[in-house]
Amino acid sequence: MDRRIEKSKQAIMDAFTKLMLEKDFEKITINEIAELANVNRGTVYSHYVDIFDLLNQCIENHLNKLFENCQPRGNDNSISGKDSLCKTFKYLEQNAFFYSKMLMSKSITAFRNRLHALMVKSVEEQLDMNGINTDVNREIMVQYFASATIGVVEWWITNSMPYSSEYMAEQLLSLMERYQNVTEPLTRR
Amino acid sequence: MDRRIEKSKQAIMDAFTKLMLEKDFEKITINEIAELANVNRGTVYSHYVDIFDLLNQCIENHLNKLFENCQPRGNDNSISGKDSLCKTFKYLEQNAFFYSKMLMSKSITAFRNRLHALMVKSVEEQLDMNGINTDVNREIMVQYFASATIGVVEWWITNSMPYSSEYMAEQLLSLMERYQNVTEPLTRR
DNA sequence: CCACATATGTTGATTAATAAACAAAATAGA
DNA sequence: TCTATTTTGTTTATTAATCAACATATGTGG
Repeated sequence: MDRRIEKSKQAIMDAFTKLMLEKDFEKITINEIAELANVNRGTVYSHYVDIFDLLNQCIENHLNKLFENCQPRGNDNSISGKDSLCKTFKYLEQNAFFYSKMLMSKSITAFRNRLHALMVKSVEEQLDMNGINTDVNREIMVQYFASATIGVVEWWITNSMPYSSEYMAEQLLSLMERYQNVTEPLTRR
Repeated sequence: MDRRIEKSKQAIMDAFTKLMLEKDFEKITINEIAELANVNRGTVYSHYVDIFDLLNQCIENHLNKLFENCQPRGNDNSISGKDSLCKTFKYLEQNAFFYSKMLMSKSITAFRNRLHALMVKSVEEQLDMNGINTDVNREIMVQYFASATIGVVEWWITNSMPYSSEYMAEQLLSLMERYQNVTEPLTRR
């Protein structure tokens, strides 16, 4: 692919993310973004239809990074569910500024929605019903686990991460193991 | 000016400077530069005729920054010769890696030559002969001061800056004041 | 409410950057 | 020394980015 496209999109995304961290989304203008990205305004429009498209792609990029980051590395299963979960919380910790902004913003519902959707999908893929009391509806259980996990993460982030990432990983794993089924709720297959 | 040109040239210069710091000049290839700058090889050739041209423009940029940095700020003469000189040594300190590479390189004579030429020009502009014993040839005196100053700076840089920048500024100023004429040898008018 | 500024989205002509291919020169490496 | 590989410098067609100029929309302060 033409490297100009990658460079321009990267510059625009970086500028947008930077602005997101220092002011409210509603106050951000395309002009500002183009200026900070050192790119012609028209270039922004050639890659994104409008600022909402930009926001959505920004969310998508960050969430992709989040879920990629949670994949147990290597095919040899060398990294356990615990380590994987620990890495996830560490990643969240490092990007806490961004995620808390996203979670606390009143105008941005797209982030929460997308996060929830991805979490549901992930849990759906991971949830093993073997040995589970069969009078529990799987669909409902998926929603249950997804919301539970997001709730913990959201609380942790928006409350300035009162516990260490290791401790959080332990606690969440312990909660999940009570059902002995979902060991890597944040990972995809 | 078209911002694409500025961006490309900057990326190429940055890549080149970076490579200069980690390997010998003779080992640096245009391919490497283009790759590190994330720019097409042809783009390098559209701005620089060859790697020597690139080197010369690199030297020119750095020396311009050096001499710019030494200008007494503001029209109100708020910064004295001493402060100005002190700033100069601080700047050299911060960029010591680059300057020592340039001064120690056996293959690069262009840097020393250019530095010397700029220094001579600067001293020529600054040297006030009033009160100087008139049997001293001004031309020779310029050469004398220029070489003296460069010698001190070169020794300081190549010997890993054994004294603080403040101390060096004091010492050099003290040496210059013995002639009570050259107070800002590194500045241009 | 109105004037004025700023932001949005679109257009068209122009230019710089790109990829790909090439021959020639330089540089290992065996 | 001969061979293979890399680097150099140039060319060509293509494409993305640029600037400038629009009309329209959205605020904002007086």
